[in-house]
Amino acid sequence: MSSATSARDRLVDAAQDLFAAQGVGPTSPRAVLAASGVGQGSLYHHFPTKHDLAVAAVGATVDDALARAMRTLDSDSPAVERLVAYLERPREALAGCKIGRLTADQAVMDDDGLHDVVTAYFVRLLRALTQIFRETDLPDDVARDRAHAALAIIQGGYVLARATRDPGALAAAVRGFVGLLDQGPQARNEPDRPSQHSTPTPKENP
Amino acid sequence: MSSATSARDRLVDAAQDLFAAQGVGPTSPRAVLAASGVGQGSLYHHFPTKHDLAVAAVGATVDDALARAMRTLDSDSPAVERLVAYLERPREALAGCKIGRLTADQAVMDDDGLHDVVTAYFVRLLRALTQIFRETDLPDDVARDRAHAALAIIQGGYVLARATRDPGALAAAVRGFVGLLDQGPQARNEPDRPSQHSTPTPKENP
DNA sequence: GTCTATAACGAGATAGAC
DNA sequence: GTCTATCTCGTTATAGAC
Repeated sequence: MSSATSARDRLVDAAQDLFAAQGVGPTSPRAVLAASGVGQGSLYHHFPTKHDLAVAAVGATVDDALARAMRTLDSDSPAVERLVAYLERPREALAGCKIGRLTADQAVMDDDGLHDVVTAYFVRLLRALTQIFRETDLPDDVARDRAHAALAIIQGGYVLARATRDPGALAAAVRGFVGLLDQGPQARNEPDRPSQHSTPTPKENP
Repeated sequence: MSSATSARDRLVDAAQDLFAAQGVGPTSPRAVLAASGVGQGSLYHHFPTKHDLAVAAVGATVDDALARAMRTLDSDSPAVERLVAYLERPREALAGCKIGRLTADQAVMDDDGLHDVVTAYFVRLLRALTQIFRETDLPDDVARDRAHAALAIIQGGYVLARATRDPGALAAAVRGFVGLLDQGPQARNEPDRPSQHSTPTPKENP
């Protein structure tokens, strides 16, 4: 999906990049057009309105992100390891979550079709995380609360990183949360984990 | 500042409301004009550019929010109680954090003057939260990480609430986090705390 | 200081040729 | 299917009278 060939694919591809960089609202069809290199008419042939383009592009982004997240969350490691692996995945903190950021995008929140795509992303992640906490023998309601906390750490960490212009803020939030998990009833065995700010080589999404 | 009288104050007041509802980028000077009831020329007399208006309005919002937060964080209760009181403060989860949401607003991130105001808000909160964790005899770096985690819980909780259209998502994230704090070395004494989603009467900000 | 025009530009979308 | 040209409207901002 990165170097597509059809006009339609190039449009969706360009839209995904621009939406990730600036959000849906501030991205004009014209900008997508320019970035994709196709002509005016082609855009409106494939996507009669901006809404249609947005649903296609955000949908593709959600599918990608969800697939990657599930590879970590559904691995065959022990529950706690899967969880921590997910929390500590390298992320482009300063860019923000491509999907989480859309919750502040009024163009998205006001568009039911778009919002549903965003909702589905988080509902599926919460379900997977809740299941992981259940496997650690927590009652259902506690597992659900902790799943919310874990996902909030990631989304909030992105916000803090962007607010302070410090990519280490996301890493710090994750460390703070994982530290609390580790001190619990049955602690994980972990190699010594140096603290303090710094992020090595981030790459992707929640 | 709620029912101001001068044209300038009415403009700032209207801008704060609109920024909170839709963000800075999507809010036009014209909309502020209409909401405030003043004339075109008055706006541009007091605020030559949209940037000037935004700095004034966002600055006022940050000052308000910071003052309210500090009243909770600087009270004379024990450290952990202040922390939990802050985390559990009633919040309008579906509206999102008036300030945190701005980190997804490209108009804000691209404007250094505006961004600095947002940064200052989070830096001050992180400092206060770190101090609280220090008072619980944690090493400085751990205290700092937990402060990041605590603030991320709030900001991430807002994101989850908006994404799922469920105000209970923020409350759930807070419960999940506080539950981890409670299970720690020296647990808090607390009345029985029923779990499950539901938010009674929200009101304000982080 | 505050007002009513109005200029200059970009947004979203359409028309119609190829 | 893809293109260029064009329409309409809202945005940011300025001009200049009161």
